[in-house]
Amino acid sequence: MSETKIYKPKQISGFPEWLPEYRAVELGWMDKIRSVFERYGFCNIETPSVEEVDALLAKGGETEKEIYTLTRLQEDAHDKDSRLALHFDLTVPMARYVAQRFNDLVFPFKRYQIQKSWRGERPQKGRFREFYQCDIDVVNVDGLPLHFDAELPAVMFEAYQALDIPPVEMHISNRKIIVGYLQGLGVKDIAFVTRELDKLDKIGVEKVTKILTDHLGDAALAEKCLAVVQIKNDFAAKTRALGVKNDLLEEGLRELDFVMDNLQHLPKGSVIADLGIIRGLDYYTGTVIEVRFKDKPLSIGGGGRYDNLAGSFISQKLPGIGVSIGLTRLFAMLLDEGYIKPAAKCPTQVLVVLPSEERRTEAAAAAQTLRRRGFNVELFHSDTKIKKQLSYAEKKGIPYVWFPPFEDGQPHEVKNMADGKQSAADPSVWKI
RNA sequence: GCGGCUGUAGCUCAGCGGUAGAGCGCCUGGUUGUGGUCCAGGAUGUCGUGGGUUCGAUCCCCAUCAGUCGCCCCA
Repeated sequence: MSETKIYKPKQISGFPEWLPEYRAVELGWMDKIRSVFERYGFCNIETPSVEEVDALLAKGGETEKEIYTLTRLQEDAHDKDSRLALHFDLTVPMARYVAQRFNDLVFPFKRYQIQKSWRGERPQKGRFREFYQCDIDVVNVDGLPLHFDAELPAVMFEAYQALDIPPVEMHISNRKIIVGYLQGLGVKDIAFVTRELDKLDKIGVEKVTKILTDHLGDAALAEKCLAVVQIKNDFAAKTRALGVKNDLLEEGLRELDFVMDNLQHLPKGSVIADLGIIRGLDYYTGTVIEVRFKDKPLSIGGGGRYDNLAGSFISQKLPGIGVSIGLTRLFAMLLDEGYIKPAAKCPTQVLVVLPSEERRTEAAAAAQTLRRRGFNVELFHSDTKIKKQLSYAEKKGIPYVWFPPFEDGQPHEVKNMADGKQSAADPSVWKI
């Protein structure tokens, strides 16, 4: 045997992977989320991991530096421009998909996508470079009823409720409110101001006040900016009381009011009008949503309305609204806190013991009989001590161990690992 | 991209200028066809990598890589 160089495996930061007993939980979550999405009539699509760089950048913005591009290890001359890149969210691929298949789709187009996205960030707690997102979006031609702005958060909320997680709360606002308000105040650099205001929950009132005062050179104006984003319930009256007159602002208030009205059926306290919700993505133009655990500022999901996301791909006006569950962040956070109880290490329900080499045929036949009857069954293939075979079942958490006859004329027996009881059983009729 | 901290067995970590240890896990045994507990025994490390100081470095210095927390940025 030649001496092989061992490559010591390293954990790659930001690219999470789980043990089987936790992956099983994650898979279960996806199934539940998916079934809620389908209950509201969303169809599924899957788009490639990669898009053309130009497509990803079509909306512009600062996302460029986070995009992973694709190159071959052995790059030849004409690959140099590396035109393919991993998508960093599912919204842009969907926009491209809709524009491209415009004639084949039925509108309003309601789709869900559960796929990974990639972002070349510095990984930190709750931030990954590869992660699952569960997106639902509705896209329509020309106009999209405001009712969807209430339905999508409701669907998303139901999906969270289907999971065994601590209660979440949805914070909802409308971009038109903050933008209209700032316009009404005569603030020029709205993008900068909204970005700073968005940090309120993370860095606190004082820091934001200081940043804005420095930037605007007007403490009173900074105060006014901060006043609106701290408004939560009874938002319309409180906002109007600030005395800013602006049409866009009024429209935003009316829309948010409508959305909140249509979410009344959700549990009290789970939906909060919160004018501090702004969201970083600049394509949002109306309703914006963010989901959090109570008392934790980190977002575990969000979304919003966009007037014309596909505009860079097609000369049709395609407004839409979409929300996304940050599955990996959500899962990793709860895993880290020890909240997630591991599932079984394998799906096996019955381990069929191999008594001896001579009995292999019978053991295999018993396993096959049980499988045909719908059980998840594995056969122990090595002719080793029963002690070892049982220990294997124990370690893997397999609930039943099947003993084919050790001698001619003996019955089959099955052992319940939980209580240790063992009794004769027939593989063609036995039930758990 | 910038700054702080960290890098020793599969995992969590201790240790010391004279080439390493614990707990957990793993393997074997406690006889003949039966797990989880207990008992006894055992294996395992280029002490992240490269260079330097030194008679000698895992321990000191430098560099580098990786991890981690924070900044920037952001779903």
